[in-house]
Amino acid sequence: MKFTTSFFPTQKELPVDATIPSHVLMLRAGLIRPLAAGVYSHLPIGLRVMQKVMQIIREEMNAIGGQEVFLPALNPIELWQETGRVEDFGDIMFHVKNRPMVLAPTHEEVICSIAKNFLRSYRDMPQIWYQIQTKFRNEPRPRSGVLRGRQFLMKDSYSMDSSWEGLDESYDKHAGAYKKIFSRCGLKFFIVGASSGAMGGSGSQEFMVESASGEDTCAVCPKCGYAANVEVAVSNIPPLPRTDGELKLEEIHTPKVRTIDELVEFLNVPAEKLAKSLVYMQNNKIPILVLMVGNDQLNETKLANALGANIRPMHPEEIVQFTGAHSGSLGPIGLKNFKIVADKRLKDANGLISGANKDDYHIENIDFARDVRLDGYYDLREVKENEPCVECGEQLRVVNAIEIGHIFKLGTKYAEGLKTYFLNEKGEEKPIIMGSYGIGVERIVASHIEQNHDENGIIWDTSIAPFQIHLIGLNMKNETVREASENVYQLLIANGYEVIFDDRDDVTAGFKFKDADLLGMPLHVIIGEKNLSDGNVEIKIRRTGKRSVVAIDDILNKIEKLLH
RNA sequence: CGGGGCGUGGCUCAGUCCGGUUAGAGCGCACGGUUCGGGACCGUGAGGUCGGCGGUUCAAAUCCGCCCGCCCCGACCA
Repeated sequence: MKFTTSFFPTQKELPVDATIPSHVLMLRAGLIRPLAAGVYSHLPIGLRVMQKVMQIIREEMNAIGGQEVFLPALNPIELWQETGRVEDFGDIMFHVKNRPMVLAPTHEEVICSIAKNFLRSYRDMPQIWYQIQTKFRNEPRPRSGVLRGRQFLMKDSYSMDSSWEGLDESYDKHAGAYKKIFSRCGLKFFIVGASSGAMGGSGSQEFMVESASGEDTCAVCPKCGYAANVEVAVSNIPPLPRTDGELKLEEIHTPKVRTIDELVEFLNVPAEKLAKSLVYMQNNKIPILVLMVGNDQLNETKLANALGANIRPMHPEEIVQFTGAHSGSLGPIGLKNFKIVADKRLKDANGLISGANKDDYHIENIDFARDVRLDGYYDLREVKENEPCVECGEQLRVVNAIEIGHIFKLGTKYAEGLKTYFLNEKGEEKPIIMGSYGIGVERIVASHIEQNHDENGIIWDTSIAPFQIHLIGLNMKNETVREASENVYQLLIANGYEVIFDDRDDVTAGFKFKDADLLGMPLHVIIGEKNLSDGNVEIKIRRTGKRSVVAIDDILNKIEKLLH
């Protein structure tokens, strides 16, 4: 496609509203335009990338027997009331004002409504149906460009099986397909076990791309491949040892000492001698004391999962009301009406110091086995960088990551809610066993840019590049250059290449080079007067910056080699 | 929803504190000319209800109130 007759709105100035690389580059390279918070238009180049990604997805989904469907985004709210997910989604779901309808944030309900009428027998299964469609979610805070939008393109597939073994098989097929899809899209990714959360079901895994711009945090082992979301990750950090001697509880005066670091300094003891106290409210009514070792960080998701409840940090007024002291002087000794839980590292430890529930006082020689009435030890701490891997002992890395895919074994939750039954071999009525498997299409594009860019712009992998070749005619007012460029353009497209041709005659060479680097096609073919006078053109590899001068007659050979 | 920031030509911003010619700059755009291998230059020109509504005032981009929108941090995130 030619620049002069196309819509390729690049911009050199930094967009003020974008902060992360992929967002900045998608705007500058003219892939997207914002319309409202979390809502983007996809312009020609951006759409081409999305289409490349979708094509890869389709090929791999079809390869595991998936069948593409196209489902309504507009759903009767009644359908969602049947599964109780109107409440589950709450404000996340968009509601239509002048009809009892909602905009679908996902499509389990619609799939079931179809399946219940047509999958009546075990002989009708297994089935895999997938869609690549816009989903709507009223995110409280859209952010990071296309990474968290209110309207986004998602590949969702749904497996329907008549047995649990069948579900395992469908799930494994998807896991395999996902690895191929993300690899083909040129992404470096890893897979983590995840909790199935409100989707319910028996198992789930997330496909993650490491990125400073990611919203998730994962612990990954560089040696054995252990990887887990910090919401579930564990490390091999040892529990606290018991020390000899039976020392009595003693109150110590600690004026104005509130933080663990201040205590370490004031008492001149290691942080591992301190039991940090955090206070939460469970379901808004039960006060919870959480004890952690020294400066171990509490992971609130782990706490919520351990308690099986909603939790929130206690407000300062509540802390005083329930404990009689302020944050910084709290501890397990003498605390009444609290549910007390502790991190596993504290199990049966002794010789510890914690707050006295009296401002400016702490208590020493606390023995968890002797002095503390505990409601349980749980894994509550967040894994930190460089802690030993549970699998192999290697130092763990803790990284931010973008979730690009998530696969769930749903089981029978939706089928039961929507009365989606079939008859098994014995003629018994059973709920269909489902799985659901999502991929964020925009997230693949943004992740790819996050992983593949430099200070000049995007560096596309050939597999999803909007064009393979960026052809530059340097001085298009020079008749020789114009003619040669046009000929090369025709030659390349005649040979099946996707070419973007900068045929503008009103910008300078430097301007074109900058645009080419920004747009990031894998190969740049540069046609200028000097090389042309020797019958040559220049080919630049965007990723390496490496240039070579080749004879015009040899272009096709050279390009073929460089692209594969 | 809490905290912070911002809203002035297509883009990036100045001007707002301390009200007062005809609201500016750079980039982009149009026309003419010179350039032509790393975001060229000269000249001419078009383009703005200063986010919206209301108020104060002789006078509002500027002060006050309400509202809307966008970005960032947090909460939230099947």
